[in-house]
Amino acid sequence: MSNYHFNEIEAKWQKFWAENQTFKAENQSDKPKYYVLDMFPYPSGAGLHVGHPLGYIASDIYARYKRHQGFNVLHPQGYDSFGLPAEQYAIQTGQHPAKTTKQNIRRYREQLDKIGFSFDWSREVQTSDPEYYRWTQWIFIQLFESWYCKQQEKALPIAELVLIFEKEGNFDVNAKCDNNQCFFNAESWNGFSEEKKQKVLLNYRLTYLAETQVNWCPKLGTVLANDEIVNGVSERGGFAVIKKKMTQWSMRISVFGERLLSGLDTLDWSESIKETQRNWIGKSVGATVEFRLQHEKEEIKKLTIKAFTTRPDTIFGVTFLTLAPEHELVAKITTIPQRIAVKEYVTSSAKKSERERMTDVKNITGVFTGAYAKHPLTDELIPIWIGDYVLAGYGTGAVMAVPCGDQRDWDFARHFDIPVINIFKGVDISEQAYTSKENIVITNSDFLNGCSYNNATDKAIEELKKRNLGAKEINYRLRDAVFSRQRYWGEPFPVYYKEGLPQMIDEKFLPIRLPEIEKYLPTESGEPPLGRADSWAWDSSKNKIVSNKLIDHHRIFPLELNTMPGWAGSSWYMFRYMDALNKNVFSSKEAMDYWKNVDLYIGGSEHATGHLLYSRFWVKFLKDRGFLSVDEPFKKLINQGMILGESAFIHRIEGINKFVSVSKIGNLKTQPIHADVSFVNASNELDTEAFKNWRPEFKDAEFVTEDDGSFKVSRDVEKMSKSKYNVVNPDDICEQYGADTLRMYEMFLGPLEQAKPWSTAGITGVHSFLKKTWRLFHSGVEDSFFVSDEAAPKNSLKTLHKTIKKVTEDIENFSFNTSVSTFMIAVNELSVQKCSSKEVLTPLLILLSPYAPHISEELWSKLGHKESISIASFPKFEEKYVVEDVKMYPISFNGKMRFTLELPLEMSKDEIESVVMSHEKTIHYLDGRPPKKVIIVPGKIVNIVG
RNA sequence: GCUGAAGUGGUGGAAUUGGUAGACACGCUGGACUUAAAAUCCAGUGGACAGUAAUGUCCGUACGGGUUCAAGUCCCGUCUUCAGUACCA
Repeated sequence: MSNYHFNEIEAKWQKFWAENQTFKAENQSDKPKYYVLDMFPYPSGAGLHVGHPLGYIASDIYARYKRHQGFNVLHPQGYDSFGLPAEQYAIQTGQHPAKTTKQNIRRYREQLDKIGFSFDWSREVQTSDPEYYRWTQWIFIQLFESWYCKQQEKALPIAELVLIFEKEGNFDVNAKCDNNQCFFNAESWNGFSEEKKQKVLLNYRLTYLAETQVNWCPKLGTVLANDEIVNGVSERGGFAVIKKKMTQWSMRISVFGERLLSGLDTLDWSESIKETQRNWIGKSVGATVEFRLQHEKEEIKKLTIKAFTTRPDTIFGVTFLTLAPEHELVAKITTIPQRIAVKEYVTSSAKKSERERMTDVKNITGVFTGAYAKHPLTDELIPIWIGDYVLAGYGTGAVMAVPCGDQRDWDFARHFDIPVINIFKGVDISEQAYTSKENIVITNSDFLNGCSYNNATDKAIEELKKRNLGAKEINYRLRDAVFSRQRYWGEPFPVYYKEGLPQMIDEKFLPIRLPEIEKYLPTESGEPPLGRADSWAWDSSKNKIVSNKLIDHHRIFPLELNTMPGWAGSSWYMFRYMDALNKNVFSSKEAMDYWKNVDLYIGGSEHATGHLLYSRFWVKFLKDRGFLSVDEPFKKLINQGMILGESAFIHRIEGINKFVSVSKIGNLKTQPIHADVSFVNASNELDTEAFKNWRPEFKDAEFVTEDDGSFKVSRDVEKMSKSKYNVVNPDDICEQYGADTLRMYEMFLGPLEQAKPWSTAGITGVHSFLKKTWRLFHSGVEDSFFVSDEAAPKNSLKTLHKTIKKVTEDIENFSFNTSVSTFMIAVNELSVQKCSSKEVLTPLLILLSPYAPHISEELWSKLGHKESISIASFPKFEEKYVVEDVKMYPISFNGKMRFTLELPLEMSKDEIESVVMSHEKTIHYLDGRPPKKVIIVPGKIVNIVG
């Protein structure tokens, strides 16, 4: 007796794989390499639900497939273990995040192991492990020690920049750096104090400390990067975010804007993710225009307001300027009568949260500064306004307003009665602005009259350049990323402060470990949690961390109190896997030269502008500095769709502890309450006893049932989450049906990239397929293992090769759902054919093993193999077994007679010809005359035009 | 508002470059086995009409047009849904 005992089989083989290190990848091999990576999980306290493994199953199928094909496959896994939830939990319970993180990781590992992934766990990484984050800190130091040279389009060591400064000052340095730079020659550089030099260099470094407008989230007590804010609220928790000026570490990602943009063209990613990144980078080509100020004070007359525009062709349509309320010149230029109004406006817009600003979009607000600027080409005076439709963070924070050509300028002008000049010939702008660039003829514009958009743009820029009041400019939306977090559970910066200036700790003293603290909250004086650490100062003579009571500012200095953001550790982990145990470098050159970059990366699309952009940035930087040899981290990207939960709702009559089954609700006033989905079966019937025992308040609940006595709930699709009681644990599925069923069912659910609700309804179909497969290898009478050595009948070989072809194509296209169907068809056909031939069953088993590794491995060993099935080579499709019968359809009698011949793809040219010839007679018979012309479309359809 | 993706039975979803729409699975119906249930196996299952029946005819891929011998697939227009994004000058 030998039934399919999946639990035993799976436990047995998981143990075997672990003991034999079956999936350990070697860093040296004659085989070609292939690197399959999943986005590593954050180990949350809730554990895995059935949605998490979806991508891992897909990548595992692909990894196993590639191993069968003879590739040396790197398929590692690890944990992104720094993050907010562990810290929030620590605040509530006082438990050290390291402790809860460790527990969560153990639980994740147990759950992952049960699904039978072919991960190489010998390379596991954890971003919160000091042996890992020492290298995150090391990369930070390298960024600090680098600047970006525009000429070479490359990051270079800052020491080289210092040499240039010492020799010739900064006049000829073409660096990407902060805008408000002053120039100096070698002499003045050499005369600068050390402090001044460091301040100047901060403007060039790729990570720098600066006072900037940041997104401050008071509820989380930390600043956030732009990608961590969704719809004006924090991504985590959904709390309000306001703009605030703070001194923070920033990453000069903006200097890589162009390369991050052009690099996208080389990547095999979905168009939508590429488009999202393009929008995020937001390149726009235009010009800067400078407006001199007209003012009673001489010193202000010397100043200019710079505005960025994409429409230099409309320069003669400018009737006012608008500055962002935060613009630095606002206070200087405002005239005395306007002061109160301006001040009020500036403070009120500073108080607005991002959210309020966004909902206020339609309200036109602004105030006149009282000041005027001179038009650069006509010298006419134009009023300067401030308005919060102008963003401080984009362009120069100033807009040259052209009401006739921009809807927002038009609205603003109309609202405040500012004159409008129409510079478009034959266009009516009385109702709205004319924003198109196509087919326009410029008028009312002096030397631009009669020009098209292109012409006018070129001419206008030329003229501005001549007057030294403007130039062509490319502007990016991409901002430098704020890198400090006022949090505990993150990488400490390897930084201490000497006279207020940041100093790097020498890399040989890394890692700088997180200090112990008692409470995970900001200090009473508002410092980040690290301010609570008693020993958090750097003794520069002993090169170690000492008590901060000793700080003397001569040799014992305060350490940085902020920590790094979540994306620091995840921006480079794909390279650590290549050489995870290396103690000397973040990853050895040999390992990185061998594995290069990730061939296939699978993960959710929610990281489109965060992780996926930041890691591209770090890789480009590390490449520039010669630390690695590739330009992009992830060659191919697949975004698996989210698996949603099917929440169950039980309806309570308002005010009383009585529940109504769905069809009995009628006009009753009821309130839907989430019921745990584990109490509900596939036909939406609630286990009322289980529900009563769920919580004390339901103990005495009464139920109004259906006529048949059952109690039904309603269903709704929502995101899977603990709070919605719709979480399905993969462990339960493994227990009941086995990991192989879970794996195949998750794939069968639908296309990989599509979001879909989890429903256990169809799982029996997949499960019984596996049982059928098992039976195929067992004789009917005694039900014992049996395969024959006899040659396979032709029809079974045909079934096999059809399956090989389809499954191979499906894996290559990531259409895993259809290949499950293909397997089902194959097993049904072979059952009908009563095929027991080894010749067919062995290749079928190999074919199946990426999807259902445990059952395949068990049957494989029963066939007498000692080695794991994973080393068997993937069966190859053989054409000769799939030649189908040729079918022929008369299509229509429409003056001419046409026939369609269906021919198998695999037929050779000779065969096709013979088929066509053999069908000529039929054509002759129906048509009454021989065919005149034969059109052959190879492998597909043959049109015979008579 | 803009950008992107998509609309196919009762349900999830198949359908290479246009070529027998609805594969496969769930569900449902009927049958076999069983004292019975579960499990398992077998058959049927888009709709309408005709026929005792085998079968045949017509209609069907959001809606309206178009191209083609042939359209779920290509083109134009409309509607709907989902996702992303949001004053970007």
